[in-house]
Amino acid sequence: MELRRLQRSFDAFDEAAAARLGLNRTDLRCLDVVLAGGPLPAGRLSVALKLSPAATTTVIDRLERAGMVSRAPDPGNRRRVLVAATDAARSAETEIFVPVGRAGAQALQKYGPDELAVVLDFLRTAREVQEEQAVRVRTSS
Amino acid sequence: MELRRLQRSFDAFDEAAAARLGLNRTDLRCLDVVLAGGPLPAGRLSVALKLSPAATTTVIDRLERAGMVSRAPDPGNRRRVLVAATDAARSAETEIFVPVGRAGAQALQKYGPDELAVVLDFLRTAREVQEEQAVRVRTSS
DNA sequence: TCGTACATTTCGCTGATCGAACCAACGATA
DNA sequence: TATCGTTGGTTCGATCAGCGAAATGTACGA
Repeated sequence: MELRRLQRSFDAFDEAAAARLGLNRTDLRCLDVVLAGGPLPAGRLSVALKLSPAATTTVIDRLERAGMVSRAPDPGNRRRVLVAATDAARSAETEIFVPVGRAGAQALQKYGPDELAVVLDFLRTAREVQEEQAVRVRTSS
Repeated sequence: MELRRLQRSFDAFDEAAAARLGLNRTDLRCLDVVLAGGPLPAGRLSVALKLSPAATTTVIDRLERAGMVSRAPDPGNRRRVLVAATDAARSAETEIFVPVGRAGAQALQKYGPDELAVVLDFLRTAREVQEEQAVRVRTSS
C-alpha cells in the first residue's frame, strides 16, 4: 500500500534529521514538541512523549548538553521546570524543518480546491479508520 | 498538519498491536516482514529491518520464544537459517491486521475513480517530497 | 584438501527506559 | 501558621535492545 511507503519516507526523513543534529529519535521528537509548544514544563513533555518522568529527565539532560533546550524554574511554581528551545534549536528548525513545509506547500499548489478537499477528507478518514482499529485491537481482549 | 496526525494514528495502532501480542515494535516489524515475505533467510531480515546481524538474531530468538516464527536450516545452503511464520502468527495476522485492510478498503468505497486517482497522486507526491527533503538534509553537510 | 568467503551466533558493552525511592515546593486545613 | 497530603522533578538501580568484534560452522574455488 502506498500509505506504508509514505510512512517509511517520513521515517527516513526523521532519521536523517536526527543524524544531522546528532540526536536520537526520542530527543528529536522532544525537540519538536518544545519548538512547537513554546516553553513548557517537563511533566507536559513526559505525557507528550509517552515517557516516564525519569526518562524525560534524561532526554532533557541530553538536549541541554547538546545546547538545544534550556531549563528554567517556573517563577509561578518553583517545583516546575520550564523547558525552552534555544536559539541553536531555532536555527536548526529553520534550516531543517521549515524547508519541508515550504516544499510541501509548493507541491500542493498543483491541486485545485476540490482536489485538496478530497485529499484532506481522505487523510481524516484514514486516521479515523486507524484509530478505530487501534481501539478494537486494544479492547477485544 | 493532518499528515502528522495520520502518522501518529499509525503509530498508535502499531503500539496497540504490539502490546496485544506481547511484542516490542521491532519484533512486530520483523513479524510483519516474515508474514509478508514468506520464509526468508535471517540476513534478509537484517537488511529489511536495518538491524545488525547480531540484533537480528536476538529478534528472531524473541519471536521464536513467543511462538511466532520458526527457524529451519536452508536445505540448499546450510549456512542459512530460514525464518518462517508459524500458524500462531498467521492467526494473529487474520485477527489483527486483516480487519484493518478490510476497514480501509471499505472506507475507500466512498470515493470515485478520479478521486482515488487524486488521493494516490497526493500520496506519491508527498512521499517524493519527503524523500527529496531527506536527501537534502543528509547531503547538505 | 586447504584456505578463503559467507551466514549466523555468541560475547561484552553501551545507551535508553523503567519503577521506586527521594526531595523540594505547593496548598488546604485546622 | 504549623502540619500534612499532593505534586513536579530528579536520582538510583535494574532491565532490555542494539552494536561491533570474535567465534562457529558451512560452502566453494584453487
